[in-house]
Amino acid sequence: MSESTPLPIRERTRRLAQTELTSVAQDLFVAQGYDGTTVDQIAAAAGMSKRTFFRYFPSKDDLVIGKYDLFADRMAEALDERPADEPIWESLRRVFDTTLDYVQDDYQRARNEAMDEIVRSTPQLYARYLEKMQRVQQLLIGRVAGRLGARGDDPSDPRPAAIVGAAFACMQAARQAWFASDRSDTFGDYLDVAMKTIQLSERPTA
Amino acid sequence: MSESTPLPIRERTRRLAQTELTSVAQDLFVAQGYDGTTVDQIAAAAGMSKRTFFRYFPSKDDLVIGKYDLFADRMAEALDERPADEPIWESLRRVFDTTLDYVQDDYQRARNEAMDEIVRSTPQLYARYLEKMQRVQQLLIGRVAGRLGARGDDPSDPRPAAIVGAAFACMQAARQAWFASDRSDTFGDYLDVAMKTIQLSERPTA
DNA sequence: CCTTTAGTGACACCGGGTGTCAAGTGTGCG
DNA sequence: CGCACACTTGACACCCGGTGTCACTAAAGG
Repeated sequence: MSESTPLPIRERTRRLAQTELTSVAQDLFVAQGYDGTTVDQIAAAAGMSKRTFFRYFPSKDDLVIGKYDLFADRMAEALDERPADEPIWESLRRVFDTTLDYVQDDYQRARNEAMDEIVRSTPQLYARYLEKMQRVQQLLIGRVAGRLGARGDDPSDPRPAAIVGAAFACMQAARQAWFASDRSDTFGDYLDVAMKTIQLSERPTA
Repeated sequence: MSESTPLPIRERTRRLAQTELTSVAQDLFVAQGYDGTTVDQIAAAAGMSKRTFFRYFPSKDDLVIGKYDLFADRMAEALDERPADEPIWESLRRVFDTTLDYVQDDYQRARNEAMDEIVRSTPQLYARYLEKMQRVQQLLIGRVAGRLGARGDDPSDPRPAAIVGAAFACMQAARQAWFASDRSDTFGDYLDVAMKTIQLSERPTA
């Protein structure tokens, strides 16, 4: 019983070290750019060796885009919580609201936007970001397939992937448009516009 | 006039060297995997040094995914050739037919499929593939925006990106489904199914 | 107090990628 | 013919991201 927190004790310091590294790295990235910053510099700035850095992050990339892994589970949960009889397109729109909370988080919003800018302007990171999003989609595709009826879980049915992919395309489009806008409208507004330009066909029922 | 081919002379040997490298590399990749094959091995197998390899390809990745650059221009041209009054969704569907010709190309089809498999199974390459596709989409988005009327070229209008992104999502979905299928239907059939599940809203005309 | 165990740093190493330089291979021109 | 020039190549050294190894330290636990 005395060992009610056998893992947290070590795990918590681990998290602290990770956030510390992330914080230090962000400053260096905005000052020197992503490619212009070496792992040695980040590690040194955090008072540790390169080798130790790689014990906290599997790669330099993961320090930046690792946080997107949380999205996957959060979105999957959010989708599960939608009523089963709700139109899929509407459910997906609501799932994206989960993202908005993250954007809304204000005391770190400037920092997050700076990191997003780095991801967008660094091809290598952007590529990995897209791949992560693709993985998130995979999680949702399975659930959407379940709602599509009997043929749903057939991997050779392209419809679930098409629907989820289209929804993410709308999110991506809204994201890009919102960044290019004067921010007088909310991201949610852009998301609505984007997703309203697309409709799902009446299900062939067959 | 006698110098009617001043650049081709060198450029042609360059192309030859590139295709030779690509061919050799493909064999090594299928035998040892992508990560298990070093640039030194590829270069040696083609009878050159590592340094020379990087004069023909900017990176190891580009040897594999470089060919996708051709897609961008081909698709853009294909879209330009569609009648201006054709529904955009239909135009995009026809543009994807351009891809089919490539798949149809038979005397190298097995080889191409093997490379596609490598791209799909190597996260690093898959990420770069997605990024390339994103760039292709950018080319098409501009053109689609032009067709959408006055607000079309406004970068803060998410609709063009949403439409193009959705179309590519369908292509991706069809691709994945077709690979998982028994190939009794054509890829075009899957593309039709995927794209028919999605409709564009009536333009708000505003 | 002593043993075990996790975390760490130092070091060597690998592979992708680049800069540099010197040697080779033409190609044109005097 | 021979020289000069541009271009290509190979060899070498180097940087950086990432990994395996090992010895050290410090805390947990008997």
